[in-house]
Parts: sequence; structure tokens; C-alpha cells
Amino acid sequence: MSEVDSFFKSAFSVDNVIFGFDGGDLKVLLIQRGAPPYKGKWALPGDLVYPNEDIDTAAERVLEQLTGLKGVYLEQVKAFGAVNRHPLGRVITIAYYSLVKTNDFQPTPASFAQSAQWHSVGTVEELAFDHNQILQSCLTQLKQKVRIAPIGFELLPPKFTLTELQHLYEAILETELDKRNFRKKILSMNLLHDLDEIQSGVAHRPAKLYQFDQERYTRFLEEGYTFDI
Amino acid sequence: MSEVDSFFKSAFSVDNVIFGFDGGDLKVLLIQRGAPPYKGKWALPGDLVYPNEDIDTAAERVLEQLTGLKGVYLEQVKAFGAVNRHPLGRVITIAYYSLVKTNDFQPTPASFAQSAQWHSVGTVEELAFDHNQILQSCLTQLKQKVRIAPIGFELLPPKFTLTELQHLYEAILETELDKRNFRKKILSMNLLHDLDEIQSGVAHRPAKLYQFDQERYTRFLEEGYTFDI
DNA sequence: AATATTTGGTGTAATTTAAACAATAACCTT
DNA sequence: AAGGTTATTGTTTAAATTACACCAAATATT
Repeated sequence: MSEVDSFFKSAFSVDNVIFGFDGGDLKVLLIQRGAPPYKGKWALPGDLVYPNEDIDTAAERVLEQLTGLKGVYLEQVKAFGAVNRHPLGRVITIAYYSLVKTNDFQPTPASFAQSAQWHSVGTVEELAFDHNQILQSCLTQLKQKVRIAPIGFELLPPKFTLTELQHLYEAILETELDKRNFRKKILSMNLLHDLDEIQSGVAHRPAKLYQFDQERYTRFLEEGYTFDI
Repeated sequence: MSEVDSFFKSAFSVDNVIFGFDGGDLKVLLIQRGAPPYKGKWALPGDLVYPNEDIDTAAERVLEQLTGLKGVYLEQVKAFGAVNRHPLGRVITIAYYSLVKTNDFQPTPASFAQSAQWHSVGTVEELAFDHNQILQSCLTQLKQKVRIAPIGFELLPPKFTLTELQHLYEAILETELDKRNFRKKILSMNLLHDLDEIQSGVAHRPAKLYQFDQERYTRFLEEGYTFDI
């Protein structure tokens, strides 16, 4: 075996922190491992990367197997590569997070899982591997990113109220926001399209529905606009 | 060969974007490759990760081989893992950047390099592999990070003038800053220690020398302070 | 020695942005 | 019709940011 060959004995995996929002808490989709190691433990969905597969593609594949969704928001965070992080050998994992709308699908546990379930990020138990650490990194990155890019909308249905949007930001940033100031700021960005529709079936004054205007945001970006909340 | 074994045929490398500052431009330390592939081309310093080596350790090792430096600022950015990014096989690379003081060392091209040289980041030519893309990602991350953490000082000698510090920020952020406002802001942070020393050997009024007070910053952090420039 | 040249150092006014805060409107339920 | 619940809206104050110009201190030049 040549010197170079001796290096080609490792594997990579991807792990995907899938975030969702139910109106109250920020959620993460976890699977219960169906096979050793860590059989029965909760873990992030992930898989080994195929030899001829780009790592981004592998992350999309893991997401699709579990949710059936394609083309959702997905972002790489970083690699985790401590020598002994995987009991079966040298496996470096690349962490991703994605943002999904919880109403778009029912999780279908793939081959690698017994079951899949949403967990509130605030009360996640001890996970397999170094997955608590990975989740923490992804959360930190999401918190930063959500302030400088309009990605929060990825977690909401296409039509949403301003209160729903505010609750989302409060859940992610873990702070309370002032209602009037929040609305002023969000509306002054001119990125929301007032649909002239209202909620129905609520036992109180119904709120107006809005939609995020992706086209307008793209246009603003070209003009040098920077999102900031 | 078992199914699992078929995955253990890949390698990882680390690539390290080593930033420096010469008072004018932001620089990056590049090596000229001494062996195929891409022999003779400029590239980021990097190496395969040893089978029993943490990836952070590998990045430190690459840095030390080239500069002799230990314990300098080092941060992981992300992984690059397109299938065909390396002509010799499946190699995923983890990108890091580090910040060094150019006066602390003379680059000594390690085994993997013919020569090593500082290049202005603004005029970097076509590099080996996907290294232009990696450099770009690291630059973007540095620009973000330098605004929210006092890491600029890592690129300056221990004693520096306010003008030097301003020029550093201007080089990284690619903007001009107002002298009076910059000094007001920096000094109001109370993170600089006035050394009661002045420059010598300059053909004009000498400037006062300052030092970054790491202890005070640590203390402020515990009190909930957030750096912001 | 006088003068020129170069960079260092400083304050204030105007504008913009952020923060704090409460009363009325609209719908549903009983 | 009354009561319950959430939606919607504006003003005042404080804080932060921006714009801007002159004198000081050293060396170099004549």
C-alpha cells in the first residue's frame, strides 16, 4: 500500500439539523437510531456520503429520505473531526442545518431510524455521538444568520401574520420583542406583501396575512440593500 | 469487503488560509506546489489529515510547518467536498483561516512546497484545486468576524498606533473610515491600553502606542459585553 | 535658524436610529 | 348586547451615528 493510499481509509458523513417551528417553540427533527452504535438513542439524521456524491447532495438526500422534501433551505455549518467521535472508525462529519415548514410533510423514518420526532430545541436530551455539540453549533449559526438574512420565512407557511413572524423571531433569538417596534421595522423593509386577506376561524379579531416577497428582496440585494433585524 | 468498508476509501485534508497585514494590504501566505498535481501552481498550504489526528490539530500542524508558529488564532470555516475537486481521489478538505503577525517569522517552505510567499488578497491569481473558492469563503468569514470580535489585533504587532489599526480595518472591510469617529469608537470600548510610549524613527509627529488588553476583554465578556465595530 | 512637509490628535452640531409606552378596533362567544 | 381576546397604530425621548476642519509635533529642506 502506497503512502498516499494509507490515508484513504476514512469516511465522511453528513448530519442535518432540521429546524421547524410550531408557533411556540423552535423544533428540531430527531431520529431514534435503529442500529448500533447508539441503538435506541436519539440522534441527528445523517448518513455516510457515497463515494461519488457531493457533500451538499448527501445532505439533500438525508433530508429528502426523512421528509420527502426537495429544494428547501439548507446550509453547511462546519466539519466535526475529532479522532474518536465515531466508535466504528475514522468518520468526519459535515454538519448542515435546514429550515422546513412543519406542515409540509409527515416525517417517514428512513432505513437508518426506528422513528422520527420533533423535539423542542430547549429540552433536547443527550444525543448519540457528538450530536449535542453539532446541534449547538447549528443553533448558534442560525441565530446569527436569521438577523442578517430573511431566512425566518422558510419556517413559516407561505401566508402568515405579523404576530406569527414575531413569535418565530422571539423563539430563535430567545428574546422578547416589542410589538410596535417589530412591526414598524419589518414593514419598513418593504419585503412583505400585504395579501388583503385575513385569518379565519380564530376566536378574536383576525389578523392580516402577509407573504414574503422573494423577488423584491433579490432586487433590493442588487441595489446594495442589507437585511438587518 | 463489507458494505461499510466501501465507504472508508476517502481522505481528508485541511487547507489553511493564513492572513497577514503589512500596513497596507491584507495578505495571504501561498505556497508554490513542488509536486503534482498542480506542480508549480500557487496554492493554499494544506496537507492530508493523519489517521489518528484531530482536524484542528492537522490545521495547527500545517501552520507550524510553514511558519514555526504555535498557538496563533485559528478558525475553521467549512468543508469543501465536491466529488472531483481533487484529481487523485476523493478528498474532502476542511478550510481554516489563521491570523498571524508577519514580523514574527520567515516562511520556510515545508516538504510540500517549492516556495512560500505573501500575496495581496486583492490580486491573487488562479490557484490550484478549488483554492480560489476556499480563499473567498475565508475572506467573507473574516470580514464578518472582525466586526463582532476583537481579532484584528492578531494581525498587528503587540504595540500599534491607532492609525495602523484603522488601516487594518479599512483593508479587511474594504471601506474608508472616518478618523475621528473611528478613534472615538475604539477608545470608548476601553479595550486598548495606552502605553505612554510613542513611535520613533518616523519623519513626522510620532503617534502614541497602544496594546490590546485581552484580560479586560475577557472580563467584559463575562459581564455580557459584545464587541461591535 | 527658519520654513516646509507630513502625520497625529481632537470636539461639536445635525441626523438617524432605537427604545419605551397605551388606547381603540375587529372579530367571536355566550 | 356584553364580554373576551388579539390586532392595529403613533409619539416622545434617548442614544448612536455621521459629517466635518483646524492646530500640534516631529523631521526634512533650504
